[in-house]
Amino acid sequence: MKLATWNINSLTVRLPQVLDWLQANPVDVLALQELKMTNDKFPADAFAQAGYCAQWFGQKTYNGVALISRTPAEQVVKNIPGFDDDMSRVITATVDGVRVIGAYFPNGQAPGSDKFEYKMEWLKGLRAWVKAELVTHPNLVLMGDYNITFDDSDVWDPEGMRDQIHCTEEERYHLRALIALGLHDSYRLFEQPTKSYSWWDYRDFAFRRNRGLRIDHILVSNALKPLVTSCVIDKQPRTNERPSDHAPVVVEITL
DNA sequence: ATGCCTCAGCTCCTGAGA
Repeated sequence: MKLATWNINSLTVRLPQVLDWLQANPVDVLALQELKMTNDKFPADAFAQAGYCAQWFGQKTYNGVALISRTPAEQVVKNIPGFDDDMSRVITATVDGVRVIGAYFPNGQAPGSDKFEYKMEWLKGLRAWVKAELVTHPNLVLMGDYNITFDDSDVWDPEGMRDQIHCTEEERYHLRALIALGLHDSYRLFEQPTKSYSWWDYRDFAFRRNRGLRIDHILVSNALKPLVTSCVIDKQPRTNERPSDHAPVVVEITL
């Protein structure tokens, strides 16, 4: 089973690239973030023609998440039960016996800002949700755009970005708290190239200079950890014309 | 440079992203 996550920064703009990528990379589940479209605009027919089912949770202008899957997704839950939120950031479903949570974590803007406080509250809500889901679903994958780096190895300029957004101790505390629930960063289960990132700023030729951050993650539960056989970041779509600023991350699990 | 790109929208500027 292959699962992937990709922040596509507008599905309206990127749909052809997503379909091309799925054809070249026929994963079983693809979690998308930043659809930036209302529910009525979601191109379900295009995915169906490509042989994929879809569950989506859109929003006007911002956010929006979807789960694209070969087999139908079941027990679908949108956003975090018990956490009141007017943004569409989380979609959860069971696919082929695996509980899959696709999430678009808040950006946070800057430490001390209202948006940073919202990010902290959202992270607490997400942790409670994941903790509850793990009780009934030992086979669980939490993937998406986390907007948080684990440590300096995920940052192109650790000194310059110290305590900046995506790199603060408060954000990393919450990321470690997710890990402490019994989850594992599938990317670091394997030897990886140094300076591996999943996002590069559109400005200043950041991709060409490899000035990036690793902020898109696939966390797997204790039960799945021994079954993970690979995890890679696919930089190819970032070389497309009009690319997303994020690259897909792909994990393979032998169920 | 409180900017540089990119995208959406009450679109010819602004807010947000990260």
